[in-house]
Amino acid sequence: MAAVNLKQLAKILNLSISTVSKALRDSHEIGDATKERVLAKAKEMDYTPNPFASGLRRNKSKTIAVVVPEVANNYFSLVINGIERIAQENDYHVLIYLTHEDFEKEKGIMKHLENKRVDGILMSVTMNTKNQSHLSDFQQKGIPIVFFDRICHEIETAKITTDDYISGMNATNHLIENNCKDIAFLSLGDDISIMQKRKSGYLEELHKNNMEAKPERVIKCGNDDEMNYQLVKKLLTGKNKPDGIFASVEKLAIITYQVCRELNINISKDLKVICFSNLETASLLSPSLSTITQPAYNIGKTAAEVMFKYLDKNKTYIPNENIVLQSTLHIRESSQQIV
Amino acid sequence: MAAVNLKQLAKILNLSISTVSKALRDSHEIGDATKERVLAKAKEMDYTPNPFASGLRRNKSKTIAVVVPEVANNYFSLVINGIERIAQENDYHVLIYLTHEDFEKEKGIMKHLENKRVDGILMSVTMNTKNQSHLSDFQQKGIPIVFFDRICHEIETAKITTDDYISGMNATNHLIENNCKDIAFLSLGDDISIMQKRKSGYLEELHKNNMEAKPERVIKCGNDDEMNYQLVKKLLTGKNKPDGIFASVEKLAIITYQVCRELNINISKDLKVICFSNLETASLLSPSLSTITQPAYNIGKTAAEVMFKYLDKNKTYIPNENIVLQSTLHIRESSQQIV
DNA sequence: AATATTTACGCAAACGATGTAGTAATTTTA
DNA sequence: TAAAATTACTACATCGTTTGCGTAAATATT
Repeated sequence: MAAVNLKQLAKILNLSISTVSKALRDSHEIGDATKERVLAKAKEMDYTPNPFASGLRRNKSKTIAVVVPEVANNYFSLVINGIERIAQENDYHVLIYLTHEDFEKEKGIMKHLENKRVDGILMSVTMNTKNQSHLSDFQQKGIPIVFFDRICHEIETAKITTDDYISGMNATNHLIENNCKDIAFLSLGDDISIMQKRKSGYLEELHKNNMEAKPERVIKCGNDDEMNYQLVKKLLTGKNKPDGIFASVEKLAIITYQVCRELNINISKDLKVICFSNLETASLLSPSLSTITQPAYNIGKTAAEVMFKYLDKNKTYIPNENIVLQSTLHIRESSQQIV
Repeated sequence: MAAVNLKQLAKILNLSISTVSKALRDSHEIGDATKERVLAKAKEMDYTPNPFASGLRRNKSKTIAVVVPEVANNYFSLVINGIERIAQENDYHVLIYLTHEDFEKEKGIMKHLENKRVDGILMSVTMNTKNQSHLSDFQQKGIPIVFFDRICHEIETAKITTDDYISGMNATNHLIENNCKDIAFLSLGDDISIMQKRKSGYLEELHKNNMEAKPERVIKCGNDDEMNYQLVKKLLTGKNKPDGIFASVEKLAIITYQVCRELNINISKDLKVICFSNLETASLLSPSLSTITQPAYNIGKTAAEVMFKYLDKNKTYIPNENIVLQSTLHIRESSQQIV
């Protein structure tokens, strides 16, 4: 009934606890015959070591934490997929924590992770993360953090990102090539790393094409979708509206579609739209949505691989390293000039 | 640097370890003045109890596991959202395990969970789960399982489902009312509970309307999307094709859309489509997709609440209980008769 | 005032696994 | 053949908390 432990196993085998323990860990101190006997009995009794006992003793949890803003989101769920895959391969367990873009919640979650519950943390900070004081102690406490996508520059560690600046330029350039004269950028917050890069790419490309970068064309959206809807609606109401929208995240493009439906704006003809997105159904939308697609699964996979590279060596300190993966541009109808 | 522990805290406070421990747990054995002193110092030193030590001692992990087929899926990610919310409220941690619809992987994961790493398990079995031998021991080992959606009838515990039978009838009836004479049902596997119920609803409704239930109209799809694509393509090729499709899961509807695009079949006019789905963009597809939408977030929330109801009382045995939540039918263009 | 009770704390034994140090018995080496 | 080395095991301390029990002092009861 209750799980069998080393003591019981040892008694049955008429061996000491340490012998059994060592036999199971294939120590050279134990004879082959004994090892076999122990292994067989352990299997028969369905013995599995108590993770708390070994965790306590060895100061290893065999667990990593993933801290992300959301999971009901194509991007993050693909990342988690990649992480979980690598974790399973390394016999690690994955704890999930959702911040819901709430800085305070993020701080609370990190507080929970301070005590070696996990061997490492993979995270993407919230859009509202203003400072890194809640993150800076982890490395020296022996808990490495690897950031992906929404990184924290100030912390010295590995960071997995995509070529957001280039992608921002490419997306903007694509809209310009399709005759957009007045492109709005829908941002998410303002403080986070990726937004700054995507926006910089957008601004740079405008500049390169001698187009004016009007501050009011950069819309700071937030976590409240109703408010975002109103912001986009306001943007697209009246006669002084943009003819192109570059949405920095998927949900803002979806909102744009919804607003256009309400306002009867013809996407593709009256308004070109492109966005960062991992939406599976992008090509089935009406019109199909042009996207910059991040290699989400690989981002997760890479972040986990980097983490395990250090955990395997028992190195808790990860030096600064910037790994940049490439996003791909998928041109579809929403951004195309009708011919 | 290293996290402070009880021993160090006790030494600084000039108290015994047990006094400090009891003070922190607000034991009545400790005087108020001492309590305050301990609490203050603990806060100052940023003390947090070692989860492995207390886990070992108290045989409580403060962790639940969520075992699901996928996470890159709107349904499951919403469920996880609901679960995580309740877990955070109860100061619990959430481990995620993905089976990728692989029965062997599911067995392996369950093997990992046998040793009280978690206090409870919330799960939806794979489409290929043939038997429950890997699940049946958990309850008596003191690890309760709560099933949601893809339940395991044979295990006595709480099960959260939706009204799949009724929904299957409603969806079918809706297609019939919209003039479908020949409706195909796209199933996922054949063994799992929800598929049987959805299919039963479909068959019952056909029967009620004196329509023939042709066995070849029930398509058994699987985990391989390329193969699913071919199955649907075959179904929709040639002249003897159905005029309605009832897809039992979201991804099969998406595949149907893709096939129709390739074969130039006009959904809504030539073929009516409806499916179970939590797709956020259902209304933005072309044509907009009619769905039966499960209350995914609430399913997760409910499953977690039931689990904690028992965990709180230290009851590891959960009696049989069927909680049925209602799905909602969202009629959109894909299933509508054009007027 | 003698006894009973309560208060406030400390001691020490768990929890289960690990790993160092120790020890007989056997084998190798000089 | 005596010393050294190896083999195959066991004993025991340890990881950090929790908790039952013990106990001295303070307080309450008769």
